[in-house]
Amino acid sequence: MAVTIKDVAKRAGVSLSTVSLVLNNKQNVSEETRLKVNQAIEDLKFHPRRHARGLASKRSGNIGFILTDDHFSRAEPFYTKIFLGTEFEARKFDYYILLTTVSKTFKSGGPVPRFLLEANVDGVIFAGKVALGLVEHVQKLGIPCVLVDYAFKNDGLSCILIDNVQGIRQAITHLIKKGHRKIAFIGGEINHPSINDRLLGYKEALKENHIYVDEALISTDELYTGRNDGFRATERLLERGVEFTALLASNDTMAIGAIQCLRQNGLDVPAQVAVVGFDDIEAGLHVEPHLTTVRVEKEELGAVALRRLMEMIETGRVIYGRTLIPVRLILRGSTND
Amino acid sequence: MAVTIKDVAKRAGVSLSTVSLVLNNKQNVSEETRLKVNQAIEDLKFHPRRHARGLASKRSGNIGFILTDDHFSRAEPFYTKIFLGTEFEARKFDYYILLTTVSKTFKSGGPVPRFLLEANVDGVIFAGKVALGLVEHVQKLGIPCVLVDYAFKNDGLSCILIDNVQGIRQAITHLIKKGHRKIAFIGGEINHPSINDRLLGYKEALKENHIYVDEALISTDELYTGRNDGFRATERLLERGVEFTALLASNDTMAIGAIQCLRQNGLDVPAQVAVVGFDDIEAGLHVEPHLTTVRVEKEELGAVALRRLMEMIETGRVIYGRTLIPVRLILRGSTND
DNA sequence: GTGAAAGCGCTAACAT
DNA sequence: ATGTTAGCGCTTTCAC
Repeated sequence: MAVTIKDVAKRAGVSLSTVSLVLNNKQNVSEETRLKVNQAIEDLKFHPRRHARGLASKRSGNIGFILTDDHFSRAEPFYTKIFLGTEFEARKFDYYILLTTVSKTFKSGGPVPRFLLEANVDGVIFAGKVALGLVEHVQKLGIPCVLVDYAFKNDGLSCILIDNVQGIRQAITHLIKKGHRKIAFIGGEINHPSINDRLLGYKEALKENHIYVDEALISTDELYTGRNDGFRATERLLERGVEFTALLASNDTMAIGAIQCLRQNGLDVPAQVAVVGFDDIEAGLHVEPHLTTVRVEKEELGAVALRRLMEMIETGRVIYGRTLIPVRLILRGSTND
Repeated sequence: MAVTIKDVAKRAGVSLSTVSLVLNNKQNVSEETRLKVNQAIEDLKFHPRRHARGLASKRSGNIGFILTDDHFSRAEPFYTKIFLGTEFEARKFDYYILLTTVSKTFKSGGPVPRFLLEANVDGVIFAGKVALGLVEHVQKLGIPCVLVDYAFKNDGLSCILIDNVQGIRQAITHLIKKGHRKIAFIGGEINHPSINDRLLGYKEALKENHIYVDEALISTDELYTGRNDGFRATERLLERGVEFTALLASNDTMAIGAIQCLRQNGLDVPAQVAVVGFDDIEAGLHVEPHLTTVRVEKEELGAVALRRLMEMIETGRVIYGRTLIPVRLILRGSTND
C-alpha cells in the first residue's frame, strides 16, 4: 500500500541502492540520476520508513531529551523553550526528540529512561540540573551526550551554557555608566554553577572597574532562587544598614522579590535603588517598573545543543568543553531606562 | 553485540517465534515455556528493538502529541502537565510520545508534522485549541486521534474535556451556601468551548438554585483570558454600578486580575466580594488572599487521553464522544474559607 | 503449543 | 557510477 524505495527505484529506472544513496546524500551519484531519483521521490510523495532505516542502519534517528520533572513543570517555561529550540533544530536533521522526565531524586541504579534500555536514541541532551550518575550511565553506554544549562566541575563533557559572566558584566558596566558605585548582589542556591558564575562575574566586573568588592553588599544565603528568597535576601541586606544605589539579582524571580522588599521598606525603584535581574522571564514585564534584565535565548541554547550532539553523532567523536551562549542586557524601567 | 531475540530463544531452549509470542502476551503459550522465556529475558536483560518490531509489525510504537507553539510556551504549565500525564501513562504501554508544536496559524495544506508524513505514529493526541483542518488531515490518514481540552461543535471525535459545568456548579453551590445571592461572572474569549461551558454552567447552577440570572452581572466581552482581561472585565462590572457580593471568573488568571481591580476600587476581598477562579494554577497561591478555585487534574487529562487512544489503536475502532474529567473545588482565602 | 520460514523496507558491503 | 545481495531483529502466517 504505502510507497517504498522499490517503487521509487522502478519509477526512476534505477536500482534500490541508488535510491538509497540519493536518500542519504552519499557521493558517487551522477547529477543526472540524482535528479531522476529526486523527481520520482517527489512524484510518489515517498517518505522513507524510519523503522526500516533504523533497523538497517543501526541508527535510531532519535535524540533523548532528559530533564527533571520539577524543571519541566515549572511555571516559567525556561526548559520548555530550550526543548522547543532543540525540537525545531532536530527537524533539519530529520531527527525526532524523545522527551522524558526523570525524578529530581534520581540515583544510580534507579530506573532509567526506556529509550536507553531499548537503545532507541543516538544521543542524549540533558537539560538543567541532573544527577551525575545518570550522565555517567549514558556515557558508559557509549551514547554521546550534551548538557544544557548545567555542568559538573570536572568534566570531559560537552556543555552548552549561558554566558553568565558576560551578562553580569554588561549589567555592571551599564550601572556604572549611570553613575552607580554601590552595587549590591543577591543570590540563592549559590552552589548552582550558573548562580555561582553570576556572583563571580559580579566580583570580576567590579574589580575591572576598580570598585571595591564589599562583602556586606553581597547576600547569597538563601537556599533557592524564588521570589520569597529574593525578598529575604534583600531584607538581610537592609538589616545590615549598608548603603547601595543599585541591586543586581542572580535571576529575575529574585529581582522581583527584591523590588517588593525595597518598596515595602519605603525605597523607590528605580529612584533610590536600581534593580537588574537575569533571564528575561515574562514576569519581568508584569511588575512595575518593568524589570531591566539580561536576556537569555533559551531556544538558542537548545538548538546549539542539538547541533553539537549531531556533530558528535556524525563524526563519532566526543567533543569536550563548554560553549557559552551570548546574552544581552535589556534596559527597562527598573534601572530608569 | 546487543542481545537479540535469538539469544533469548537459545537460552530458553525454544524457537524465535515462541519468544515473540511471549513478548507480545499472545495466548497459546504454556505457562511453563512462558516462565522459561521470561527468565531468559531477565537473565540476558533483553529489550526488543523498537525498529525491528516496528518494521515487522507495521506499528510504530509512537504516539504523536501535537499542540500549538503558543500553548506550549505559555507561562502556566497547563499543557506541559497534560503532556507529562500522557508520557507517564505511555510508559505502561511501552509507547513513546513524539511531541511537536504546530503554528497557531496552521492552515490546511500547510506543513504537517513529520511523523504524519513518515507514518511514524500509531495515534495522535491534540492538546488545546488546534486547527480543524489538521485534525481532519489526521483522520483522513486513518490515524486514530483524541482531542484534549478542546472540541469542535459537530464531532465524530474523541474528546477528553474538563467537567466545566460541574466545576462551576460546585463553586456556585458553595457560594450560595455561604449566603451569596448576587454572584457575578467574568470571562473572555467566550467562543472557546471551555469558557463557554463555564458560562453555561454558571447560568444553569443559578437557575437550579432559583436565582435570577441577571445579565448585568455577566461581563464576557474581553477577547482573551489574561490578568488584564480580568481586570477590565471587572471594571466593566463596576462601571455598571450593579451590586454583587461574589465574583466567579472563567479562570484563575482573570480572577487574579479581578482581585486587583476590586482592591484598586476600594473593595475588600473576601469581606466585600468573594472571588473564585478556575484551573488551580500556581499563581493562585501567590496572591493574597489565596485564590479559591476549581482544581483541574491536568496529568489526569493527559493520561485518560492516552488510554483512550490506546484503546482505539488496540481495538481498531474509533471511539466517539466526550469524556468529562471531574474537578474539585479548592477552598481558600478569597472566599473566606 | 511450538517451530520453520518468509518478509517488513531499508542500508551497506561488495561487485561490476 | 550503479546494481546485486545479504542482512538488520523482529512478527506472523502456516505447518506440525
